[in-house]
Amino acid sequence: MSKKKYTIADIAYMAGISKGTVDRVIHKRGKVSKKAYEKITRILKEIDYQPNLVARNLKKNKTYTLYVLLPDPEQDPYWAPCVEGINAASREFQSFGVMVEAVFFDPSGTKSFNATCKQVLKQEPDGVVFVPLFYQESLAFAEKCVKKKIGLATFNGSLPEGQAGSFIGQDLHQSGRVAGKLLHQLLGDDKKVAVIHADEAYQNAIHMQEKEKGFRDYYEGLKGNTTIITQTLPHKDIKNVAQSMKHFFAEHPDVSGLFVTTSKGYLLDGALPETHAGIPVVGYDLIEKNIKALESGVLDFLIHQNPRQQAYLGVSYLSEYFAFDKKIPGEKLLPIDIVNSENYIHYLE
Amino acid sequence: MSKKKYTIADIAYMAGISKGTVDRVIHKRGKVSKKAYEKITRILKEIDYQPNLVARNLKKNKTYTLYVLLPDPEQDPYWAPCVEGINAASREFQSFGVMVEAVFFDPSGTKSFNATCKQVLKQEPDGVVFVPLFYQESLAFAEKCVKKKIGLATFNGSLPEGQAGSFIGQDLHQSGRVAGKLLHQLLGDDKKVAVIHADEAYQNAIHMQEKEKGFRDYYEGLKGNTTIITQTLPHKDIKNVAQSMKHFFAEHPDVSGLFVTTSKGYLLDGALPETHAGIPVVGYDLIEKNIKALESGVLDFLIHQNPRQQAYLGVSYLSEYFAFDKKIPGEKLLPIDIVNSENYIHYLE
DNA sequence: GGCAGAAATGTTGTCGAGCACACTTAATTG
DNA sequence: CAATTAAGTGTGCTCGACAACATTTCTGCC
Repeated sequence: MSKKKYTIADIAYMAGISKGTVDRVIHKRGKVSKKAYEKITRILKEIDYQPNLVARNLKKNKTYTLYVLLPDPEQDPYWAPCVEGINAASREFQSFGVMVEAVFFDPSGTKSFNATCKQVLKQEPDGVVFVPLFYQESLAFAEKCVKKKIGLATFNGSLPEGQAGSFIGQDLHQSGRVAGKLLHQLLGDDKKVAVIHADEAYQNAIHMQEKEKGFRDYYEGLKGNTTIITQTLPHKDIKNVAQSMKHFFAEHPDVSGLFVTTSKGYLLDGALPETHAGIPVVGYDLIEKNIKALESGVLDFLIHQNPRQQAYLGVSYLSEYFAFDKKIPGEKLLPIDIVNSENYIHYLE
Repeated sequence: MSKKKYTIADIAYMAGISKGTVDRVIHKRGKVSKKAYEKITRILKEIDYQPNLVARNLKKNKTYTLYVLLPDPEQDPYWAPCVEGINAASREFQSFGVMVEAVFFDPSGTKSFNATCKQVLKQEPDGVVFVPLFYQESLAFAEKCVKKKIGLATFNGSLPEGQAGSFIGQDLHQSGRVAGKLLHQLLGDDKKVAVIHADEAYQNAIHMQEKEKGFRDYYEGLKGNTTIITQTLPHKDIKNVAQSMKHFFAEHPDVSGLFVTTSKGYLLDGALPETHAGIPVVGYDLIEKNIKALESGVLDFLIHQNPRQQAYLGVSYLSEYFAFDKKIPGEKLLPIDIVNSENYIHYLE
C-alpha cells in the first residue's frame, strides 16, 4: 500500500546524472539527450515517482486568491451554513497559500449580482466559486472568467455543460423522485397529491420545475393511479397562506399529500385547514423554521441539500487545483439526504 | 478573512533580532531575555502569526506509519467501503509523510484479532486505527497502544470513555430512534411492531441492544399504544428464515412492521409469508443484497452507517495529528443517513 | 585542428521552519 | 582585574523541488 519515497536526488544518483537533468525530464522542458531521457523515464516509471508536494508547494511560494460569491445569508438563511463551509476550507488551505474571500450579493435582483461580479473581477482573483442564481448573468460572468483564465466552480446550480470548471450540487430531478418515493411510502398507492411551488422569486423557477419533473417521473414509473396537481403560491400570497390553502383544499378536498419544492414548507405551519391538518408533507432544506415544523409534525420529511458541503467542496476543489495541481472534478453530485425529526441534528452545523 | 503571511524572518526583522531567537520564543525553549521574549510575544500576537505548515512539514521530514485493523471485507461486505476510504485518506496524506497500511482480521472469533494486534504492535507504528469488535480484547490492545504512545482512533464501535484517542461512528441509540420514527411514519399510531435481531455473531450484541433501546425509547416517548416485541434470529436459523418467519407470524399475526437491527435485512426477501408480504421493514447498511431488497420493495428504508467515511475520518484524524499537530477530536458522530430506493445511489462508492 | 555555437549537463540559491553550533555579551569568582 | 562560566544571541545548514545560471560536451564548418 505504501512504499519508500524517492527524491529527485535519489533518482539522479540512480541514473548517474545530475538532478537538474532529472528535473528537466519531469517537467518536459527539453534540452535532454535521448539517452538520458529514456533512462530517467524508465526509472521514474519503475519506482512510480511521486513528487513531494510539500517541497513543491514551498518552492512555488505563490499565493492564490479565491473569491466566493453567494447570496447574502441575512436575506435567506439557507445560505448561512455555506459561510461555515467556506471558512473550514479556507482554514484548511491557507497553509498552502490559498486566500479565500467570501462576498455576498442580494439575491432579490440581478443588480447586486452584477455589481459583485464586476468588483470581484477587478481584484483579478485566481479562482472564483459562485452560485449561478441568474442564468444569463452567470453565463456572462463565467465567460469573462474563462477569458481571464480564472479558475471556476459553481455550486447549488449549474451552467450549461462544456463550461470550464466544476459544478457541485444535487441532482434536482432525482431529488424530486426521492420526494415522490417518500410521499408514496407515507400514503400508499393511488392517492391524489399536490406539488406546491411556494414563494421564491423567479430565479428558482428552473429548480422547482426540475424537482416537479422528477416527482412526476417517479409516480409515472409506478403505473398506478396517483393524480398529481400543481399549485403555485406566489410571493404576494405568502402573508396569507392559510387563506390560500383553505381555497386550495376547498377545490381539491381529496389531496392527501403535499410536496413543497422550496424551502418554504414551514409556511404551512398553522396554515392547513382542520380538515387536512396532519397531512403528509415533504419539503426542502434544514432552515430553522423548517426544523420547527418538522418537530411539530407539520412537515414529515425534509430533503437536505447540504449547502455547507457544497460551498466547502467548491472552495476545496479550486484550492487543491492550485495548491496540488489536482484536476477539478467536472461534476460532483451530493447525496440527497432524507431528514426527519430524529436525524436532523447531525446535518446541522 | 485572510491576511498577509508573516515568516519568522519577517518577525525577526520587525523585532530587530535574529530568527534564532524568534524561534526559541515560539517553541518556548528558553535562553531568551525577558525583553526579547516580551517584544516577540507581542508581535506574534499582534500579527497572529501562523507558522507555515508546509515548510515545517518539509523540515521535519519524518514519516509516520499508521495501521488500520478491520474485519475482512471478504467475510462481511459491510467493510468493503472502508478500504476505499482508507485508500482515499492514504493518498491524501502520503505527501505529508504518512504511510497507511490496512490489515484485515477474521471477525468470526477473537483469535485472528489478537494475532493481528500482536503483529501490528511488532511493527511499532506511530498510530493505529481499529474496529473494536471484541470488547475485552480491544481494551487490552488499546492499553498497550497507550503505553507505547501509539496514536489511537476507533471506528464503528467505541471503547469506554477516558481512553486516549478518538471514536468515530454513529449514535446507535439515536439510530434506533430514527428507525422507530420511520416505522411510525409508515404505519401510523398504535400498531404492533417487532424488533428482529437477525444473525450476527455475539460481538454485535451491544450494537443491537443499543439500537433496540433507541427504538423502544422513541415509541415510549409517543405515549401511544404501540406494542413492541423482540425476536432473535440466531445464526443457525438463517438458512431457513422463511420457516422462522412463518412460525413468528403464526404466533404474532398482528405485527405490522419490522425493524431489523443488523445488516441482514435482505434475508427477509422471499421469506415473508404471503399474509405479511409487503409489510414495512427498516434495516441497516447499504450492502448489495440489501439494496436489491430495497429495490424489490422488501425493505422500505435502510439506515446507512457510512463505513467508508468512518474509516476515512479515522485515518484522516490521526494523519492530521501527525502531519499538522492538529488535535484529535474525541468523538465524531456521523449523520444517520436514511436511505430508500431513490437515493441510495449517492451513498455508494 | 581549431573554433563558434548549439546542445546537454551540472551547480547553486531559493522557499520557511527549525535546530545545532558558533559566537557575543554579561555576571561571577578567585 | 583577568579568567571562567553562564546567559543570551546570531549564523548557517537541512529538508525536496525547482529553475536560473554556469559549465562542459558535442557538432559542424572553414
